[in-house]
Amino acid sequence: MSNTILIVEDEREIREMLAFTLSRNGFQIREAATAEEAFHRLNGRLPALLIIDWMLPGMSGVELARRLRSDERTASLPMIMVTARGEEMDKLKSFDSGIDDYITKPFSPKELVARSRALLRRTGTPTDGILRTGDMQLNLHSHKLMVGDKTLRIGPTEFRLLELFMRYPERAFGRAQLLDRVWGPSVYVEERTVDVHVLRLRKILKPCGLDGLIQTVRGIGYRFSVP
Amino acid sequence: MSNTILIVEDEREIREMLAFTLSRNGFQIREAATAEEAFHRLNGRLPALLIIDWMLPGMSGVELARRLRSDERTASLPMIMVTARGEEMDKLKSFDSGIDDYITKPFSPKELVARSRALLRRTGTPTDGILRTGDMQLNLHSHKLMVGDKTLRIGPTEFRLLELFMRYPERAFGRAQLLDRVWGPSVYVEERTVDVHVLRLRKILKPCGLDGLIQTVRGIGYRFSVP
DNA sequence: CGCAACCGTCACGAAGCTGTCATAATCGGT
DNA sequence: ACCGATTATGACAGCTTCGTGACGGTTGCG
Repeated sequence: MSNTILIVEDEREIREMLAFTLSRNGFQIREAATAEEAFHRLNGRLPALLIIDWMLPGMSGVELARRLRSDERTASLPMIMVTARGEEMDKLKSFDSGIDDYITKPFSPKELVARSRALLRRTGTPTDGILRTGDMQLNLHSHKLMVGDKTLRIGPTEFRLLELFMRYPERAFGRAQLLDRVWGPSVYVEERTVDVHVLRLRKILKPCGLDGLIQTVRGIGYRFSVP
Repeated sequence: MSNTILIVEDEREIREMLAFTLSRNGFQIREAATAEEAFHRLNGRLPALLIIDWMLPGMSGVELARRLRSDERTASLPMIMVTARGEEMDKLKSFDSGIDDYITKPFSPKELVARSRALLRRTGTPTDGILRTGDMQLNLHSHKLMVGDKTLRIGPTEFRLLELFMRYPERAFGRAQLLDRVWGPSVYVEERTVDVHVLRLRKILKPCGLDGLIQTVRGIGYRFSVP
């Protein structure tokens, strides 16, 4: 999830070029050749960004994008559409004024990386892989939680939970949403399990006086809020 | 729901285009191919807006709109009618079916989004998920009530009550209406219960001098009114 | 194997919320 | 000013939701 990019592209050569360029620039890469495969890849942890080819065999890139948008879980994923020529881009633009970004083949690696970074920055994902709040830092790359210069022990689940919270501060999440986005869909556990992990996360932050960042929203769930 | 749009359109292509465009612009989408399906989709949580095609197989869009208007629960739902040509639009206008806005095919995505946003703003649904009155903010996303920079404690029921009030300022609600829209249909509680929750809401707002926003309409119920 | 870390579930008590009632206060009309 | 109707308010018991410690199970590693 941290700086993972999912590339949806049927032509192997282009896909590998994209993967190569982006992984050289510090991104984790996942790949899919078709829209169906993309759905499959999105079942577990969500990537930070999608790069989708406009022309795909079977379900088109546009249709894929639309379906992802209409599912609450993937609705806010940033997407970059890759088109073959300028004319297609015009078509796309007229199709929808709100697409996140476009890039036309052929494009330079530099442009690709720049657009990816820009889009991630625009949508609130840190490009350096570190989520910050006050003097707390959650390093997505090294999987470390630091407050000031102290490193705090944190388990995998609490890490992902905190990651989601810090990614969307001030937003109230229901328990079902948290289960879906932290545990992944198609994982059945009791909703109250969320409570226990929130408790554990609070315990981790307590010694630094940083519990209270995670607030209970009665009847709803929890919220990460900076005071 | 805060920014859900229900699209009622029989032609799959057009429906998907509408869905794609709107979802790209941050709206949640629900779809129906017929008027009957639309009724079914409206059983649970109500969307913030309906987009209805004028030509539908079976019950026409106009008839659908008329029926929704005559049901108290759906009477105040904003609706946009999609028509094929200008002449039909004239016919529609003279029809006076209570439609809030019209859009004629072919239309640009930009126009669609603009009209949707405008209508939602006009009918009191915030597009950014924040209801504002003076320096009071009700953030639907974070489930927070703020006055100035102070966060006020507010329970679930009072939250929903205030949400309804702020959505329709200057409108007097009867106790039965409030019960229906805040507590939900098919929930039986004493009408006097409304009084108690209005009292509790006023108590929350009192420290900020903002009680008095909720006024008693003797013999009717209550009204949210900005002075 | 033994150990440590982590996970999910449960039970119990605390805290918060809800609906109802009794009573006081207020209003509108006479 | 009086009266009946309507609303405000405080109290309260019951219910729901949440916090928390404990426990058994699993995994991975030495």
